[in-house]
Amino acid sequence: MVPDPPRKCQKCSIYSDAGALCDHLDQAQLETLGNGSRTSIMKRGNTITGEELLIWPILAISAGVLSLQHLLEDGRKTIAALFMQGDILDMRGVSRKHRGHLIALDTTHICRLSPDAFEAVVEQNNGAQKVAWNNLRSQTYRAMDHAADLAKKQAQEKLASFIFECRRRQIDRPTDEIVEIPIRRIDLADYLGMQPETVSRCFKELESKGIVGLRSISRVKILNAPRLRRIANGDRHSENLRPTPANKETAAGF
Amino acid sequence: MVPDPPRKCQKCSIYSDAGALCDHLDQAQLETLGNGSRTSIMKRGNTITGEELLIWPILAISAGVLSLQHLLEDGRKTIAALFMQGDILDMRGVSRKHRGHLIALDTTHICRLSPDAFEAVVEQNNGAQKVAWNNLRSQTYRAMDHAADLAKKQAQEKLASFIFECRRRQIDRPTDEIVEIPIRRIDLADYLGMQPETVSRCFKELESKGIVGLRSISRVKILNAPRLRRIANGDRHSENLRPTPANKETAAGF
DNA sequence: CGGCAAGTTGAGCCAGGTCAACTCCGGTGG
DNA sequence: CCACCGGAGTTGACCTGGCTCAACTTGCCG
Repeated sequence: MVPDPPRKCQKCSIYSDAGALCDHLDQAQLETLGNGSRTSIMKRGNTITGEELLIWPILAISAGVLSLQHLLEDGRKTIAALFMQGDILDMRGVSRKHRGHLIALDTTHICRLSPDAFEAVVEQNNGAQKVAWNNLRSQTYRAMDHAADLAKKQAQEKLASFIFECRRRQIDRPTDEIVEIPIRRIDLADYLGMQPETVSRCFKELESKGIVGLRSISRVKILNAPRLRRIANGDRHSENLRPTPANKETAAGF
Repeated sequence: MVPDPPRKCQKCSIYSDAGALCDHLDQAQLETLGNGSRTSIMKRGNTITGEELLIWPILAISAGVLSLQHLLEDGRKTIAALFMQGDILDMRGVSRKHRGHLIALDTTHICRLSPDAFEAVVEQNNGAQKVAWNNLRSQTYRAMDHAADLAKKQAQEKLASFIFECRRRQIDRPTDEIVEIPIRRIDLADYLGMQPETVSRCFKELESKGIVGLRSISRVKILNAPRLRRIANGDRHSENLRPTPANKETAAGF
């Protein structure tokens, strides 16, 4: 007699969404993982402490946004990465080495997994292994893309890039022209390595050029996707950045 | 009768170094992976083309430095990540989506692995699976740390951080005070999101303060590790940055 | 030894950081 | 229901770190 999956799992997006880890497990494996796991809900500003990470170094996000924050000694703050639905964090062995703090940016549902159970399940189940591997892989490429964004792009270009990143990551309509910005301006600034003031100015400028429309503080409508794309890709020669007569001519020349 | 491991593997660091992937395989698995692999040597500037990546999307670095470069439309270049000995790249499914170019920064030895053989070996051999997983994991955290470096740090702080990153990654003496900078200034600038001129000025400034000594263009001796550490951690209040009388007093106050 | 790319040095300038003042908005309590 | 509060967001004015451009030096490779 195979027991039902733990009740807490039945409503979880990681269990029910196609492509997510738990979706690939059979009843027994789900039971193993379920018994070795604890779901919890974090509110904005809540932190996962170092001691918690020692006991529960592996966790999956089923809703909300979790951030990895680095604090410089003089108070400057950066958000090194954003984790969302379906992401699996494996912090085994990194808690002590000051790799940053995990802080929720809004109400976030997480599932802490027992390392042993996780390892066992991944070893047994190739489907689950692939899901975990691909998730980690996309985290890696996302982090590298993000690093590339931060390195040489100007403020407006970083913002344009971020709008597309948000669109790509929204589960329901990843190609829609309405994009939800799931985090506050302040956090956005820390993620993009800029100041909240600059974020504000850049949004306004994109809006004034008719490239995006701000439906509310957290809803952006993309009005001119190709142009936004060009900005995100750093095409300063087209008439994208500050609309001076000079570079309008340059643009015409190409 | 078990065949010998392919001859090409016998000298490869991924085969012989403890902790590397092939080190965990038995003879038969090594044979599988070896038959489905091609070693090659890239010279500085060589690129792995999109077509190559379609056929050989998985590769391991056994020596040298490989870079993932993003090119903005107006010519700005960024190095999103550096790959070195022991790193495994899994580019399955990412070649088409313009995720950047893989370019060697010096003479680089790579081993292209058959995706099928790799997958089979990882499914069979838990040790190999763990090595691959942990390698990908450290790539992820490295990329995130790098993003954090780029976001809010000043030029000098980024450089200090990079010196420590180089020290951590050198295989032989990861805690030595002599650090090899494995890439050219130009590439370093692209990796840290700054201009070669700025890199040069920052090196000079660190040297003039007696924090590092430049033995040659690619060899740095750390003379004052704690102070370099403080700079890397963004401690602007200590007397680290530009040595004005004003912040010397501030430093004394703490 | 010559040629060329990499690296360095100097001078000027601008994108975005900083600081301060103000508005907006959601929550709370009388 | 409204007055109040505090943090988030915006706007404006000013300042500076690092980018830009140009000239020069160094060092590698044939």
